[in-house]
Formats: sequence, C-alpha cells, structure tokens
Amino acid sequence: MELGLSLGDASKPVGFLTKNGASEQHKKNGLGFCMELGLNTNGGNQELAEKSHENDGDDDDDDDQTSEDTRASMENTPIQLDLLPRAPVPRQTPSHLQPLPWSSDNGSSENGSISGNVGLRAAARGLEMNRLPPPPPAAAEEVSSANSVGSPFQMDFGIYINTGNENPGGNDVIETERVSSRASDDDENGLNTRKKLRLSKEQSAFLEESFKEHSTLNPKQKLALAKQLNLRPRQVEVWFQNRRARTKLKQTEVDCEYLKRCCETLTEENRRLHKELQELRTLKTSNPFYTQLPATTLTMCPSCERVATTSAAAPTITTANAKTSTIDSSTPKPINPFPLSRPRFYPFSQTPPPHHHQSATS
DNA sequence: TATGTGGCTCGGGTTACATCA
DNA sequence: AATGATGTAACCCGAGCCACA
Repeated sequence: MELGLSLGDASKPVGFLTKNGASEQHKKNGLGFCMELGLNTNGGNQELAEKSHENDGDDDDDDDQTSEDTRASMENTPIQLDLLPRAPVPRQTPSHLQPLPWSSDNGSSENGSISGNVGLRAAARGLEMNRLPPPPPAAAEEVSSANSVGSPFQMDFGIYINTGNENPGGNDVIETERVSSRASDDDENGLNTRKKLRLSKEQSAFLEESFKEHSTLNPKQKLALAKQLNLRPRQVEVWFQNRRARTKLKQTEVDCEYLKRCCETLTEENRRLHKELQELRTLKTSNPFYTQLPATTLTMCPSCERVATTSAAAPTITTANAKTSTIDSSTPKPINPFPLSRPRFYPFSQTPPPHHHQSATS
C-alpha cells in the first residue's frame, strides 16, 4: 500500500502517488513534499541538455567521482602532478597562486600515472575528498579564520600551493577543510580515514538560500555554487542530497504527528457516534413510534454492514456519488479530522471513498 | 525499432567524524 | 579528561532515466 504524505499548499495536487509520477514531479517541482520547497522550473530540460556537455563530477561513486572531478578539472586546466611531498605554504592571495589541484590528488587514474601523494591515496579504496595532506597548524588556523573574510558569500579558505604558475582557467576550489590532528596523523600514516569538513555558517546559509530556491541542482547551478562558496561540486551535491534527506525526515516526523492527531480525532468521533447510535437504538426500542417523529432512520450499508443514520425526509445516502443530501443544521457536525489548517494531506488517496455515510439526525 | 551499455542523478541507508553537554 | 548524544558530511548501493551505438 502506498501512502502519500504531503504537507503544504492544499491547493496543489499530490502528484507523487505513482512511481513515474513521483519521478516527474520530483524533476519538475523539486520534492514531492511541497512544504517550503519552491518550484524548480529550470531544472528539467535544461539539466538534461547540459548533462552531455558538462562534466562536473556528480557521481556518488567515489572512484567515478574522482575521475569525473579530475576530468572536469583537467578540461579546464592542465594538471601537473606534484610528485614531491607538499611543503606547507602560507596561504596567499589566489591571484598569485595556483590553487592546489585537489583533483590531481585523487584523480590520477585518468591518465594512469599514480605516484607520490597521489599514489598513496589513490591506492586506498574510497578516494575520499578530504584527504589532502593537512596544512601545518598555522595554515589550518588560516583556513578556518578565512571564512569570515570579505563578502559573506565569497569565502576564500582554500589551501593553495604556490606553483609559480598562473591558472587563469583553473578551478578556484581546491581544498576546503578544517583539519583535525587525528586526521592529520592518519593521513601521514597513509591510513584510509574520512576527514570531515564542517561548512561555515556563511556557506550553510548560502546553501540554504539556494535550497529554498530549488531543492535540486542542475550541473550549472552546482558548479556556480561550488565556485561561489569555494567548495567542490561534489560537496555541494552531497550537501543538497543530505538536505533533501533532512527535509524529508522532518516532514515525515510532522506527518506522523499529524496522523497521530488525526487518529485521536477519529477515535473520538467514532466513540461519539457509537454513543449516539446506542442512544438512538435505545430510544427506538423504548418508543416504537419514535421513527416517525424525528424522521430519522437507521440504514445498514450493504457493503460494510455499518449502521448509518439518515434523514427520512431526504434521500438515503449510501454511495459516494450521492452529493445531494439535506443535513439538519442543528445536527452536531462530525469532527473533521483534517481541518483546513492542517497541512495538505489526504491519507486515503484523492479519490473519494467507495461509500460514505451521512450522519444526519434531526 | 528493439536492445544493451554507460553515464548521471537520486533516494535510502549507513558510517565516521566534530561538537556539545 | 572522558564519555555519550547529537548533528551532519561523506559514502555505498540500487534504481531510474537518458543518450548512444
């Protein structure tokens, strides 16, 4: 059974109930869950059109990823593999330095030459991104503190290596990491450990803003974001993936709470109706002429064998298609488990139930 | 036209690390 | 200082889609 959960704009139809529909909806509108997610109007075709032209290293697979990133980097700039142990170099302005080609660190499989630092890491499975040799503590300090420099969204905290060459077309981004001593040790030992980067507040804020605009990225957007934030495209991609997952998780929690309240409401309504039914039965038993007086009859639904109270003056409503019914305004209205203020959600599909009982008493 | 293949992206799940109480 | 909880960056895997041969 597929349960469609959706909160948000109630005026928008739920479009993810079918598998293909889910995919389409996702591509066109971002997430199926529509809460606070804007439309991704430029995602679909443009993305497809760009797919074949851009190689930005989006693959989740590490090996592929590194290859892709390497390729992307190599297309932009010739890469000279650094075969010597990297000497820590104080960070300088990018205009004078060639950014350390992170792709050369792990993407050497592209041209088949693996050596030095590259070889050590490339040999290890995973080829994770934050595995460059860490800068010395002083450099690390600079890396961290550089986040707050300049324009709030033009952060520059990459680690650069002075090659003496200008790199006009090269990637600006290369290494963005805050180093931990533990990871440093592991790296020095050539161990395969994952170093974890914490994005700065500015980076996170900017990514959040972007996410509000579109929860998915096309390659161009990804590259632009990466360049703007001095992150690798892969990092931007991962951030968006994780962000979507977090959104969905939160949405699921909200939906669960909502369903719980709905269940409680329905339970209460059920209890009330049972009580009411009991009273009507009692009344009917004690007073044989009762049925003629309030013009109320009890009818049994043939399909679900439930008792429904219907007004005798009005046609008995037994099918979902019967939309004309007269309900006494004095009748206590049934509890609506899904009031309008609730997030958009129709738990039992958009089609009306096969039959429903009009609880109308007089 | 149908089919196989490779590339790409995604969601779901997991792991590993950083941070905090 | 040690430790458990929590958040999250990064990873792995399978599925779906598309382009191309």
